[in-house]
Amino acid sequence: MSPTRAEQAEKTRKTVLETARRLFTEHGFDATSLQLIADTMGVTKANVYYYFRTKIEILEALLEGTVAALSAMLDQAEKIKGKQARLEFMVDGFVDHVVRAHRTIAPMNRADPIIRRHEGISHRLDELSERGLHLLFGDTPTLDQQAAYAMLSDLGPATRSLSHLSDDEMRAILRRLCLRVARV
Amino acid sequence: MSPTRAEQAEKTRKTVLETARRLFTEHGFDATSLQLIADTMGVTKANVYYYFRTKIEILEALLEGTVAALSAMLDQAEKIKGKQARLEFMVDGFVDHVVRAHRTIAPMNRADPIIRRHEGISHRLDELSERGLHLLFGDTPTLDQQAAYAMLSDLGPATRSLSHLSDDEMRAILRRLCLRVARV
DNA sequence: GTCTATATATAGATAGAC
DNA sequence: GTCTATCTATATATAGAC
Repeated sequence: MSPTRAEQAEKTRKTVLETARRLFTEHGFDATSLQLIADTMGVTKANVYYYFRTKIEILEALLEGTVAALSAMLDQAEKIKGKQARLEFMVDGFVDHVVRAHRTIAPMNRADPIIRRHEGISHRLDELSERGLHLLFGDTPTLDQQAAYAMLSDLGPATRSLSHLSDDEMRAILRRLCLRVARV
Repeated sequence: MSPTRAEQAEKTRKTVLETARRLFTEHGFDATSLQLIADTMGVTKANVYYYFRTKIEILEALLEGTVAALSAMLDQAEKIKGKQARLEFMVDGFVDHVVRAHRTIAPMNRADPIIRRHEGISHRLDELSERGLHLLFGDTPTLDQQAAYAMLSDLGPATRSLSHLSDDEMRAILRRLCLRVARV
């Protein structure tokens, strides 16, 4: 049974996203050409353009997924009423996100110029941040709490230093680190 | 008195570095063309090439300065024998670095692909990290200490969240945050 | 030391055949 | 749905005049 056209389309589209995700994270957005993406997955540039009209559309599609996942995590957190329980749940969420991101490699580095340059994406990430901050520290968080939250939600630096560990070891260490940061 | 050729050379060279520093941090290395650097400082591309043979040589020159400054800070720290005093000195050093970097804008983001791609620079930054880690936590730091150190030495995320504050306010908040992180 | 002009490569993106 | 061929813009970098 050869795949229908629709099936084939879905498959190729997915492959573009997976390949781009890997390459964007490895080389950065700007340094990743469509030629490289196409070559890596064994098709032509024109084929990639059949699925995404611009390069940035690929990035947007990828970030959509990331934002949705974190947003869902915050939805769950909102249902938890205990202060300490909610903190621990959110810490687990952030840790889990970064551990996954580090292996499967998701592009969501707030420091990346391409992200800062992109108004739409920047805006959505800021909203997400705001929401998480209030969920964790209430309506009027102190400056110390704001700084702590920024660290919690961007564990990239710490994660890089632990890249030789297993996922579980990484999680345990990051968790302790986060709880210390949040004790404010 | 018109400047001598040597004076003029020094001045132009400096301007290239300053301009590039600003633009690299704002747009990222890859997204900053030599044309943009030249236009911004009001000279031609060819003139910039007279001082730096490649674009990456400009980045190297900039990072040289950053590494030297942090290295000097660690030299000072080494002379301090008290554990707590040394910790506080180093925290002040990191905080000061990132506060300055945030205003005058120094390009030293370990997460930036261009930095990871560049073997020479990566190596020097790793050495610096190693040295600081041992200075702070002794010869055999635990994994928790390693993760804490990574956070201390990359305060970018927290700094971005405080960008609306004055330097002094920023310093005070980051300092408290760091001391909490280091209490391990 | 700075300029104009140019070489060369590669980027993002499109047209049209199969 | 995927390809070949091509357009257009811009990148890094160099040659040679002033």
